[in-house]
Amino acid sequence: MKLKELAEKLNLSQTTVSRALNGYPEVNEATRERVNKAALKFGYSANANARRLAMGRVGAIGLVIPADSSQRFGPHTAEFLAGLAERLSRDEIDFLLSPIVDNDEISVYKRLISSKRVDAIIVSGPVLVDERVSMLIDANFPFVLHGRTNIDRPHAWLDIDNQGAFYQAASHLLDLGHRHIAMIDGLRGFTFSEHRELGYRQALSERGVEIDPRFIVHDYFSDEIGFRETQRLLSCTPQPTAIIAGSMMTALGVSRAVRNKGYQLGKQVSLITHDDVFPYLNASNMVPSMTTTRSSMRSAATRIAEMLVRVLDGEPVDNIHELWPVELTVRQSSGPPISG
Amino acid sequence: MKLKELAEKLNLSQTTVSRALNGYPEVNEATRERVNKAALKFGYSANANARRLAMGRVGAIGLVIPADSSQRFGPHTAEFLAGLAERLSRDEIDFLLSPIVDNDEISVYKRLISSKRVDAIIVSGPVLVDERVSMLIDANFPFVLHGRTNIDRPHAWLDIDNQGAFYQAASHLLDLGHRHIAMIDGLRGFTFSEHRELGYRQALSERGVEIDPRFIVHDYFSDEIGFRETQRLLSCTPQPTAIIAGSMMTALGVSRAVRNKGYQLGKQVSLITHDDVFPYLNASNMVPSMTTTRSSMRSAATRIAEMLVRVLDGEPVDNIHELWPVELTVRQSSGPPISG
DNA sequence: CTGTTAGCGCTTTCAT
DNA sequence: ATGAAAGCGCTAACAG
Repeated sequence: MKLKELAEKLNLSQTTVSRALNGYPEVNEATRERVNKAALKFGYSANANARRLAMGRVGAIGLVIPADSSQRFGPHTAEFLAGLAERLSRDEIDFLLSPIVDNDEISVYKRLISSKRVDAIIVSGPVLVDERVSMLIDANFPFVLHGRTNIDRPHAWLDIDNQGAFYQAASHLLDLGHRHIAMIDGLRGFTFSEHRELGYRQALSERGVEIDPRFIVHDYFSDEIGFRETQRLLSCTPQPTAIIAGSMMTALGVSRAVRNKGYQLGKQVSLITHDDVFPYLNASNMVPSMTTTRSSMRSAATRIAEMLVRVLDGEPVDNIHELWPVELTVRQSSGPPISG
Repeated sequence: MKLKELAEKLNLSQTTVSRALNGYPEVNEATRERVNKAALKFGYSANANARRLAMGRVGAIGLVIPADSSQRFGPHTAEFLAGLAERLSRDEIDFLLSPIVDNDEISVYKRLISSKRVDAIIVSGPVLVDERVSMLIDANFPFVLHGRTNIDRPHAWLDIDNQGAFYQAASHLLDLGHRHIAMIDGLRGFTFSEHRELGYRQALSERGVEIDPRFIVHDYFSDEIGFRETQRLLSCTPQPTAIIAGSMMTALGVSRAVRNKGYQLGKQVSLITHDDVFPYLNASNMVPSMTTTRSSMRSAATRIAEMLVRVLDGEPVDNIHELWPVELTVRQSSGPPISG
């Protein structure tokens, strides 16, 4: 069923039917009602492509995702998508996931823009100087960045205080008396990862604690890495008495390695985890319950979606940025150091 | 930059330029090269909406996802999307995630179809008699079902042998001598969940083991449910000596509850988990390593994407269905029962 | 091999 | 308050 047919059935012009359907004010209310009823009855719904071609607006936002089986597409991404969906569905905005082809990420963004398939883009996982961001600014294409990058031109972003998170975690451990503290975080190069390391270093430096490079790990977020690296760390001399884990997945591996060695969390080894709030994996339910720095991926995504709508409504982007604090929740997995 | 302008710059007709760009054979190779170079130079890329409007084909497939903060959008979905991306990127097919609005799932599907935004749809999480499937068949719209439903009309699907999985798991436990076996699986109503219960019941019945309804749990896949339900189960009389968990998340909770009670996995309580293969959470790395029924969500998705391409190429759907076996891998978390 | 000419289905001036 | 007609940017017959 197309507009023309619907119009014929109603003995109206396409124009009027279109206007009625799209809520234009100049339509007689009686007519509008008649049209709406008919549309419903015949299951009419506008051809999105024609509509967009005519309007130049799309009703979808784009998201570029890794296509390989890398670990970059994990539970974090899932939470993120869920958060976006939650907000965007209100405005009937869909999202288009474009896999990266040929490992050429930037050109996927370019195609996405020039092919006019999306009204705006969400950029995730920025690195310190992110060329995607400068490209999008150059192209004057609407976007919101999830995270931060060192590019000093106005753009919309939302980030959590990663530096503060690890600073708090490390400081808490230092307060407890720990002097050998390790961190196992995400891949190097990503802003969040660098910021976290910064926070960690800052806390240690402030107390005059020397930084042992063997105690700083950057890798994928996974159970396995957490396990392996913890085993390695626990065979170092001196041994770390505390570990900060960058994700819940990592933390699961850390816990396992600690248990495996006959140690207890919160005793021989303290553990603080950054928790992105997974509905299916809850830090407070663990045994022992886990001390965390906590920040919800899902809420961040929902908020980002909101910011995106504002950007699309033409609000100037220099006002659109938020830095979310991260809250340290002390539970049982962290305690004063005891000699192993 | 639009086609017309590009054509003018080249002193060619739009048609020729279009043909050159789209790889039509009748174009002179020299011309084609000239066109391609110019396109690259000016950063031309066709307006997708115009293209689709003209061709009636979209180059995108649709996926309907829950928009609420339900647990339905979890790590399984993430793996699934990653698998799709892997395959679809080869054909430059994007996917459109449409959140469910107003809890009216079926109308989201209808809109997706009539608005011509996607060429095909992937349907996930079928229930025993799934109205989405019958609707799509009625509408004659291309789709592939991930899972199965009791609708006896030809359609493409891929499912894993959920019944076999739980049958194998239960049989293995029975072989080991267990007589009190519990299962904690996904929500009731979903086909996979019902099939799994069927397999479980079948195995127990075959050995003349009575089925205790308290030992059958259906709920979300989460750490917390696993923990709570295991605590409940371990306070039953008689106690189950073995548990089959429907997902890794559940199993994490089960393990925790078992440890917490001073029991060991594979001793007082055996555990078999269905593992969808998460890159960040590996059954064989656990301590004790976990006995699993194993089936990769990601590979299934990749395969489904492939089937979808075949459907779109017009292959008759009655030939397009696959039932994947599920393989039991015995590791350390399952052993003969010992008295608690 | 290249060009001319119609559409694809909708929105939007501009009239009335 | 309604309609006629002109695009939106592209592809696909049909000619040559």
